[in-house]
Amino acid sequence: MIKEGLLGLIALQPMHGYDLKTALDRLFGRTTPVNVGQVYTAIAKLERDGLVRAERVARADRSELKVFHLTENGSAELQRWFREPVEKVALRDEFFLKLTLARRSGQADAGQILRRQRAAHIQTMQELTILKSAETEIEPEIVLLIEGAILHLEADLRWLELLERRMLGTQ
Amino acid sequence: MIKEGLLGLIALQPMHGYDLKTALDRLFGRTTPVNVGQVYTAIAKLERDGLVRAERVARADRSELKVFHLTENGSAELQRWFREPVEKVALRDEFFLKLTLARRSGQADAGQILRRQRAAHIQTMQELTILKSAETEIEPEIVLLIEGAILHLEADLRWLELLERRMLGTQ
DNA sequence: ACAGCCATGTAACTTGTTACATGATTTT
DNA sequence: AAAATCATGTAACAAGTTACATGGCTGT
Repeated sequence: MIKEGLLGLIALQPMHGYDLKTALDRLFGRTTPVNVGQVYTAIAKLERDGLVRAERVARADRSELKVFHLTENGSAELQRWFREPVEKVALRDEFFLKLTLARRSGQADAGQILRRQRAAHIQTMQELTILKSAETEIEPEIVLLIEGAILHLEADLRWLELLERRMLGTQ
Repeated sequence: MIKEGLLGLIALQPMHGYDLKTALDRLFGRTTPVNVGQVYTAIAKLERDGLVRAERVARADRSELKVFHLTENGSAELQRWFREPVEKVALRDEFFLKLTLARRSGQADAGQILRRQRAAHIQTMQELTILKSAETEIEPEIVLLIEGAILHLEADLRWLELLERRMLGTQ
């Protein structure tokens, strides 16, 4: 995901590594900043794969910046990424695994695990709601990101209810 | 997640690597089987960290099995995993990134990206619904896993509507 | 005889994480 | 003078993917 983000940012405008890091963080509302190192390693891979090319640009003081721009292949790869939908349905859920194993092993109280998960979700939702109204801190677009997270948490809460009724109800 | 699953399975009963692989696959309904190799490397790490211990067990034919059982530390680690809720809110969504970059760069039609994602989700939901009714293929518990995935997809569809109205509506 | 499962791994690679190193410039 | 930011990285590690290697046993 980082690599594609970098490609997209470079498509907006050629940039150097540090710029890319801050731009990417801004895109995500600076709530979960990327490690700088990861940006440099990701760009290195993009360069290795011929998707971006570096240009050394001199600055006023005689230092240099490595400014990256897209190659043809990079542009094509970005287009491919834009075209294909995001795939995220893995039928391998950690909470389901935890609940099932707790129930079968009897090593932990499945009901308690479920209630703790619900409490954690509710708290996260409250934190997100607070973050959402901190309008001075975040750009307006980030509100949409937060609302997405809230919608997903709500869905997970509904699922927890289902699990409670159908997995723990008839015990 | 694999490591914790293995710990939990070993807590049910000491098992060897191949057994663990098939048991883990059964837990997830054999829809997304784990690669065997990953199971062996994961167990190797659990053993290295002193969470499981191997015991060589002779079989009828003079071959041997490596049967793993939990150590004290392994049991404690499993308890810790049972206790702590699953954390999964990263405010870094790939679709949001894609849509934002498409819109800003003008290199792709954001509306089309959104419609494609919606279509993909709807198709996945249909596939999941079919899978859910294939009762001979799957264990009843797996239905819950599938319904969870459907709930999450529904939430994502609602979010897509939000994005359409609020990010693309006023263009 | 051959396919397929049982059983245990190794190798190469991708993505992501945290922490550290180094030096210049800018702000407080 | 010290702290923060700009700028470019390296190292070590974790988790997961796909593919391959090797050998025995089992069912058709």
